[in-house]
Amino acid sequence: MGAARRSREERAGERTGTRRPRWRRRAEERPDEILDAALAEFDERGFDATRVEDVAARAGISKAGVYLYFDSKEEILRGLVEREIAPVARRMRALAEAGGDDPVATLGAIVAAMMTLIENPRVFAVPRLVLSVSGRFPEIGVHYRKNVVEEGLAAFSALLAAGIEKGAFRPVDPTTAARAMIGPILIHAMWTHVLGGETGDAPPAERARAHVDLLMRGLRAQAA
Amino acid sequence: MGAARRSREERAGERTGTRRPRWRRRAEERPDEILDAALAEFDERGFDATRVEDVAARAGISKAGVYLYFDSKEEILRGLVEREIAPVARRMRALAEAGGDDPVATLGAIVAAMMTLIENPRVFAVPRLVLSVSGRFPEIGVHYRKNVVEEGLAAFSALLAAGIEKGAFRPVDPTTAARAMIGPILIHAMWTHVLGGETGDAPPAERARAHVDLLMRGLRAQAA
Amino acid sequence: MGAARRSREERAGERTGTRRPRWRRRAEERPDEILDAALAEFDERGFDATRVEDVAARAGISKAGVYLYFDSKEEILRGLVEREIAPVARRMRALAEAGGDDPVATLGAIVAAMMTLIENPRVFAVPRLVLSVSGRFPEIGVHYRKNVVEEGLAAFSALLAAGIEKGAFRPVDPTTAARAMIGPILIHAMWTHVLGGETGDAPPAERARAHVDLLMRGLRAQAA
Amino acid sequence: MGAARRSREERAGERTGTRRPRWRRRAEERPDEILDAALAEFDERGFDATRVEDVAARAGISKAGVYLYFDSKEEILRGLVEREIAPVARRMRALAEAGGDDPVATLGAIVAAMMTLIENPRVFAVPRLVLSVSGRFPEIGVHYRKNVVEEGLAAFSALLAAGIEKGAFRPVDPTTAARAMIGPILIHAMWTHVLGGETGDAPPAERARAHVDLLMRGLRAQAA
DNA sequence: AATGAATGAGGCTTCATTCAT
DNA sequence: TATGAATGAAGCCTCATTCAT
Repeated sequence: MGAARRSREERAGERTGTRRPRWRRRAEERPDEILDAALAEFDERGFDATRVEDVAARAGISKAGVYLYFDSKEEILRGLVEREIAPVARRMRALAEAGGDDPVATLGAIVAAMMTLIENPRVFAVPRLVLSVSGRFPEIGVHYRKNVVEEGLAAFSALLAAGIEKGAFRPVDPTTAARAMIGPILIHAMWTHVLGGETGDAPPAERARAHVDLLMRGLRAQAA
Repeated sequence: MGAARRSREERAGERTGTRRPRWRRRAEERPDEILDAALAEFDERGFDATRVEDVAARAGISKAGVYLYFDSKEEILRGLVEREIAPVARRMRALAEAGGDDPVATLGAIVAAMMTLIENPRVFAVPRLVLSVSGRFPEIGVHYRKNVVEEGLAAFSALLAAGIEKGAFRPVDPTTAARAMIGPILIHAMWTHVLGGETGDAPPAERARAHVDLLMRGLRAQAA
Repeated sequence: MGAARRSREERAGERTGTRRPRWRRRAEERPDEILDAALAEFDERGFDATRVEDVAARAGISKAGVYLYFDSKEEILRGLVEREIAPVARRMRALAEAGGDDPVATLGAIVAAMMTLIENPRVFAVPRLVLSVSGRFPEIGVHYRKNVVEEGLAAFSALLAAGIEKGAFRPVDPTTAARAMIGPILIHAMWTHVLGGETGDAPPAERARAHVDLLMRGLRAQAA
Repeated sequence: MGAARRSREERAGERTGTRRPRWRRRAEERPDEILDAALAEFDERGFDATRVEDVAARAGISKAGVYLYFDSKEEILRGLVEREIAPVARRMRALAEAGGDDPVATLGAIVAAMMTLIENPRVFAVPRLVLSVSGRFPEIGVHYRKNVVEEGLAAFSALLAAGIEKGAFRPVDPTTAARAMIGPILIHAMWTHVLGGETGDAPPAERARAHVDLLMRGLRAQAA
């Protein structure tokens, strides 16, 4: 029905040109606004300790307003995870095909990108949230694993396999290698975002270089 | 509560020869039993979603009984983290001195031990719990970081530094290397315990070997 | 959507020449449609448990639309009772004058008619509703009593009094007799409509005959 | 578990004699106190319009206290109906065996008793409540029908059948006759309690006499 | 030491009603 | 006239915590 409504409005939009009443526009944006607010609040306080009212306030609407778009607090959580996971999953799947000519460079670039990306608290908030609620909502954990973690591992594995085939890497177990690449990145993110570690650390780019450097030595067909 | 406990201890002093009813014996074990119950419940449902009553029931006492030993639900959490962290921290500090003659073998042994240990859900429950509550109780996160994570990293670093000095390892950044060693272990633990990943994986010993093997190639002074 | 429909209606207006948009026609019917919907919903769930939205949906309009015709949910109830009571009250008053030549036959016919009529759930819905809300809106109960019950009793009493005067009935207390006539009818209606009694019973006509037969024996001046 | 608890307390009671702590006594009475309060409130305002808080206040405990004994507002309703119906059902079943030597007198006595009894608002409150909630909780209606109405009709029928066999009554249809006896009683009760009819009526005893008198004339084998 | 009973505070959710369009 | 959006005001229920015994 949401779909039906939207399409009706879209047709109306085409007819009259551009003008659409303000509140109708809001209605379309509301769910996203609510999810934005929810992500921020859940990240700050955790799912349980966050009151629907907190989310509503942050989204700039009334408590009851939230229930115009979501059936329950739990649905907000599910909707949020869903929304946040989708693009990441897509990116992960894209990664698998990204294997350019130079596997070493590609892997390095990816690791560096991830390290920088995950530095962003907003980005790390989702895995953090998923981790914290997966005990009570196991499907959420599974959903994340299937769509993000497994896809990510698969992408790395593919990249590694390609590199191995090209003779750029030694014939290592791709899964082991993938975990070796990603693990330290996550560790550092948790260190920073979760455990309050002061970043007396080197900047991400540099850390990435050191990390990749170390790994590559173990991976490359020809030890330097 | 403090008072109550003290009087128990005083009377315990009279132990020799005097009556000591059975339930008084229990009282000494109670706090630990409660913490055991709390760990299990917190791990299953998370701190917020666990009711004091759940903990009490699992500990085999009444809801009110819990308050004879802990002032609040939050105190249970703190007590639990405290209790669980202490021995781990001690072990971590011991690790730092463990550097035997063969750094390569030592490191490998440690990694294998960790990988096996963390397979145990009871062991992983604590970091999982800390992670999930650190948002609301930052000191807990900090406490864990300082006593476990930093100590652990320090131990690894020391081991690595020793190895480098002995010429067993290339002169890599110890912190980077330490993260490279530990990260994948945690990743796999989360995969298993948190995200419901089926362990179609190799057994920990084997995984540890592959992991260490890969890493060592990057670390050793002389590529095999 | 309002826009879309209006244009359709305007076109309809063009059809007949004079501009009386179709929706104005509808507007005249709306209150009745709403009351119809309300009666059905109130009967199913009761007044309190029925949401204005339920009524609106059943009437085929929006929630807000209801408020164009009624000031509040309570007004719907009052309007409904008013509307439903009026014709019944009229009929009851007409009854009082109906006393034909044969009081026995008249009374019998009336009882049979009531028994059949009240079989209709739609008909029984009103007294059922009145009963259920009279606790909170006593005036509604009083209104019903004065306009339906008392009028009905009066009509019966008049009929009986006429019969007595004509020597057709023994000189019984008219009120007692009236209650004796009506009571069993209502009992059976409740049995059927309210308490979910399966109608393994005889059909209304037959039941009416047995009922009247029994009563008449007690009423007639000359026992058969 | 309630049973277990009670028996433990009973045993304790036997041991020490009579003294039982006040609050423990209360705990046993609480459910009944709550149901009493609920009956009064439900009768005044109706089930939906009554807040759990109203019931709690009337029972002299806190809102939360109610939930120590009942799982939900709905459970209070069910518990109430259950409790109120049981003794009535028992009495109804007893009635069936009550047929003494003089069926005429017995029936008359019973009708008179019912008429007086139902005068009591507390007594009428239950059928009134059942009627008002049966739309939303059909099982409650059915429960009442099976245990009270059907049993009552059966009892009357048995009495009538016995009277017929003894030659005291004409061979009428027992169900019809039973309805003829009970219907007017209920009608009057509703008139009084529900519709706010002023009791300008004769006192119940007198009304009963008139009612029975009328009916008996229709029932007796020998018309006077 | 131990617990059954009790409650205040608070969170989630619903709904009659209003408003802008 | 008509409605989608929005909300204030409850109401139900839960739970950490206290108390009397």
